[in-house]
Amino acid sequence: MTDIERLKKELNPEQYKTVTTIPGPLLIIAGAGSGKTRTITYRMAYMLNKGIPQSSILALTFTNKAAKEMSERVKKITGKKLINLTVSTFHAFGVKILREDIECLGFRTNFSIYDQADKIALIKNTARELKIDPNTLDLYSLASIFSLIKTDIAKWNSTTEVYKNIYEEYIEHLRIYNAVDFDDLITLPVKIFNQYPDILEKYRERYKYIMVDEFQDTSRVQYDLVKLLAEKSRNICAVGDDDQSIYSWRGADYSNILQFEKDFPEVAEIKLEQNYRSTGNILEAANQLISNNKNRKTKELWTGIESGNLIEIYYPENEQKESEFIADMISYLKKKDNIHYHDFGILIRTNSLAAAIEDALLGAGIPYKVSGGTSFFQRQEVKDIIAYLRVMTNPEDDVNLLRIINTPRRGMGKKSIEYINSVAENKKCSLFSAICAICVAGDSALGDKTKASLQEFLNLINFFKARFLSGKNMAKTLEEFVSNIDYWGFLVNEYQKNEKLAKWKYKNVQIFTDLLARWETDPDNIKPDIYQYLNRITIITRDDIEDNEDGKVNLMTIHAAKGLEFDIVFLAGVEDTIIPHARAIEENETNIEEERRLFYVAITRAKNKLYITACKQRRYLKDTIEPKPSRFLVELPQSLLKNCEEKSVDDKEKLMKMFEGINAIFKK
DNA sequence: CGTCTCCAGGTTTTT
DNA sequence: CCTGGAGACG
Repeated sequence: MTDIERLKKELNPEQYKTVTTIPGPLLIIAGAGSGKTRTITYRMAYMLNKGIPQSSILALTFTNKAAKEMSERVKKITGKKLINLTVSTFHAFGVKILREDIECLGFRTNFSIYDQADKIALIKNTARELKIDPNTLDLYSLASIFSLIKTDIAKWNSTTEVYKNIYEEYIEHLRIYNAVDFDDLITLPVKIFNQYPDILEKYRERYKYIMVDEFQDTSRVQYDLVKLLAEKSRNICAVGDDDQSIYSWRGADYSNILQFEKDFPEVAEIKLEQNYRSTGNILEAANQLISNNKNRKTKELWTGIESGNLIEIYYPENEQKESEFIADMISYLKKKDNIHYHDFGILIRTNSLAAAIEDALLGAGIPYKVSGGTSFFQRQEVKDIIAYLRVMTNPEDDVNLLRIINTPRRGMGKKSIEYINSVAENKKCSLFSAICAICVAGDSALGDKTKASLQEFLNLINFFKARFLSGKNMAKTLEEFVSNIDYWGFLVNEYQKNEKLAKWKYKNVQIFTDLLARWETDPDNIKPDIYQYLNRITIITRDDIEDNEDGKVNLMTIHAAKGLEFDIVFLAGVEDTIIPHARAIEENETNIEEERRLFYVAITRAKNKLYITACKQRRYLKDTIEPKPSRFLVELPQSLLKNCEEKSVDDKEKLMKMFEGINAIFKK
């Protein structure tokens, strides 16, 4: 059978067309469960088989997980080694460009990347320097204003204007610290491309075929980046679904789809509307729900799969009962239908809902994994260690230096730090240089003890710096380093009343070391160095490091579940104020459509069975609230729902369990 | 001057 | 519930 024949057999006509439409711009509107990933991986394989070199292909995805999955699938289909194929997230791609070409903007290639926490810390320090009391500022919203400004989504207005000087100072600090924030990972490459046509040309020559997945979630700047690259070759394939746009709060703008049609008028458009994932009932409910959104490209998903089960809705007393219900139901279904743990997905709107559910799963002895939440690399203990590495690789990095200057405690209090700061300001140099200067000059403003302590700190950094930069045995070096600073002793001391916590934190540090070891010995890793590693880990989330551990129930936010599917899905906390989220609506009434899309994404993750729970009572911070069931429940076709009283379920379940017990006895 | 202890306040989603 | 800041001790 020829390749073409095989493709025709394995794909539906639209998918086939998608795979084989190679030169020129292509827009694919791919509904939930329409075999999107499969189709685009086939498309890449098809390109490779046609003789397009790996190095000419750039595939941009939304998460590292998706990137990994995509390249693995392509590898499997083609059976080729994929050394030169670029499949990455926008941010990782941005890092790649900056590592190569950031110098033209006045940064050095050993730049640090600041995540949200670093960014907030920097804004705070900046405000302090400007003699503005950080306590009077909402740093969190300031951070988001800065993002909007930087990515050109918003302009300064009468309310935000007052922060302009902090913003400008913030930008200046980044430059001085040789650091970039997440937004820079996209905006700086665009800046380079606009200012240096020869560099742009280089990338255009390199990446002649571009694919963008989750196109509805690209931001304006991300689109600009892609457009700049693709304008000449015009071989660009964008795949998206406006109904699944759930990241507008992060600058995603699904009107990019319209813009794309304008910028590439010769575009071919294909709609993938057959759903291969969900039962008829689930799909119908999803279709019905999303039809309430006014702002969408019309599209009707259909499925050949039978109607299947009704969607079951439960109203537990409180979040504890809810969690127990989920745990019990999982145990029950696992036994009854022999469903694997990894075929269950528990989806939640906010991370805070995870705690109660984790408790119940733990109590029931159900193995689970949580994705999302604070990334492993954002945990303080891990960040501490990373901060040391950052300072060693980039001494200008004041934010990270401040993080470690007194961690573990070495007698550097507020006063000493203030003094170092003043020296740095006078000399117009980094804190690190200021410390060097103080030590060399034998500065008398500080006590001998403090000075000795600073000197020791410098020695420590310099000693290990050389070893890390050599790029050899980094994990081993790190292990030594951690024991050298006696981080364990530090933790024990910090958490005297909670030894368990200290142990857990230390464990994370060890895991971090192990990860480094694994990374540096990975044969696929051509040239491992500490810079690369540091860049990598700031733009990675926790799921990316956990291998696909099978045999575990998946607990995650709806956002994190995008692109995934589960046999059985539990949707917990389906209450007004949670989904739709009170804050989202508060912010802007029109956000309701995005909340609805979020709910839509959640529903369409389910293949066979969907359980929805809405608590009658819920603890929120200190008090107990009585939420109403989500308004979205009313939008679902009532004929597809089965409203279940929690009590009767409990009883039913107990009965079932009893039956099983009896059966088991008989079988013996 | 640094560290420890206690108390108030705060969380939507994430690269 | 956990973090971070302000005030008391050593």
